[in-house]
Amino acid sequence: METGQRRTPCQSCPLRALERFRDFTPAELEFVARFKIGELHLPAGNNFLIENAESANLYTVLGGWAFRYKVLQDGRRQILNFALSGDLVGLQGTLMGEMQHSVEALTPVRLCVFQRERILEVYRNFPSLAFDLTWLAAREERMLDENLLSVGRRSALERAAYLLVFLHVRARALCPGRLEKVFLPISQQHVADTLGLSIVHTNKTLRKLAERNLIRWHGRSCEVLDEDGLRKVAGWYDEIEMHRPFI
Amino acid sequence: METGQRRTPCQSCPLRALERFRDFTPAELEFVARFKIGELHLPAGNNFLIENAESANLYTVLGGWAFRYKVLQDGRRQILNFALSGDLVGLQGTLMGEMQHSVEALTPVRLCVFQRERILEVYRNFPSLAFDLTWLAAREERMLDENLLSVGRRSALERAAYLLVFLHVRARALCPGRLEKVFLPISQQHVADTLGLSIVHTNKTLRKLAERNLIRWHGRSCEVLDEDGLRKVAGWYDEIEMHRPFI
DNA sequence: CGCCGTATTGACAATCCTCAAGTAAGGTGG
DNA sequence: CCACCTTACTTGAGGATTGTCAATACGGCG
Repeated sequence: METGQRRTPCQSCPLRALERFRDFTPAELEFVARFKIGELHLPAGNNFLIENAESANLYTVLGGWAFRYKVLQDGRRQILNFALSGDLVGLQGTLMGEMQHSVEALTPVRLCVFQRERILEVYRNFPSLAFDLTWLAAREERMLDENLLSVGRRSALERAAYLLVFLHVRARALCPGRLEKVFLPISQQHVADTLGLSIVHTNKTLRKLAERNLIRWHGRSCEVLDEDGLRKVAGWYDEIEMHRPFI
Repeated sequence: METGQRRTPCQSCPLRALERFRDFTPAELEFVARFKIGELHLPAGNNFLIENAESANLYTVLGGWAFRYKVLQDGRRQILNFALSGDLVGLQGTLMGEMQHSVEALTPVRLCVFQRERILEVYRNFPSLAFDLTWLAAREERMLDENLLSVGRRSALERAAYLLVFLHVRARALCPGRLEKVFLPISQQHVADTLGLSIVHTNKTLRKLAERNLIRWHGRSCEVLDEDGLRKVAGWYDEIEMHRPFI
């Protein structure tokens, strides 16, 4: 685990360049730059937030992938959602004191670290950023709603297709320049734990998608060959996503 | 549908009397009283927020039960969560323009109506209330996390027991005075759609709980006879809930 | 009384899980 | 360079869970 001083000044934040993210005013930018107390570079597999622990900090993913999950006593694991660049992680713990889920780095990950104690300053001094915090929480809720619909009511095949489109859309939005293939850095075990399926049945389901030439699997990563085909299987209906905020 | 002028002044809000809710400062109270533009009394079954519609307003449940849900094209329905007194409904639509789920009154319901356009005033003028909005969003997320864990990884019996304890705890918290029985105003169809099970299998599962004298079913409502027994079946671990905010 | 919504039950089928064994790719030490 | 790990993906067989279909019971209500 490598912790360190600020590496990426907010003023030249690479995320800001992406069309997807909203612009900051100079004052907002300056505030956020002071709000950020450091940067954390972690290897894949690191659990940087742990259930039942007081969460010391709030993080924004600056690069890499992570996932939120919960486990039952006997080890059954449910992945709740994934966090990609620009996503906020640890807000629940920041607001309510104790984490009720864990977060693990899926790939090597770079995190902006914000101090928990200073969250109130955001509300007192920057209403627009406070609004963005609520917006991000509402967006997370929306993703969870959709995921719950999947796990509760979609068939295994629909579920798998839906998840892959979902992740593919989110991943593509972060690398707008290159039109080359996007690989999703997940194993079949991650898919299983996200969809609430066993690893064996997940494998057989993904196999069907591969046989239809919709995806291809390469060890710990998934290549999406035909997003539209997956959408059909998933019953995906598009939604417009506007410029999103981030902190 | 009965819509009307203000019936319950915020100053004498019945929820405020409950130990569970945090106190407002006089200034906050006055602001909220002006922020509330009316009150809506709706019969059971009324869908007062609808997926894909622009949501005109933001609501707080003042009395009664409602539930959030989504449906797939072919009619499969997933209930996402329930809303009881003090719960905020419609925030997603308020912040992001369009609802991506519907909300239906489960019992006759009384709603405080807040004007969507004025949400920014909260952020500009009352940081403490803005914080509460984020807090409520994070709380909803937390409940969804737990529900997703249930649907994804718990067995039918565990799931059912968990849901009933969850609802019983929430319902009991709202009527602290009376120690009499609390009835959950749901049908087995609601349970099925919450747990992602078929109605038949739900019935058989609930039957098992009834045979163990943990619950009793009365038409459209469920009586919890033995909460501790249910907790054991569910694998429930307690969490501390502090004084919660509400708007 | 008959109608309707809800709960209940049995029989059978589909989905999904577990167990078990195998393959393929990559890394490591000799 | 090869033997030998480890990790992850595959596949088949059999069993448990859950779904579908169909019929019945029961109570409230016009």
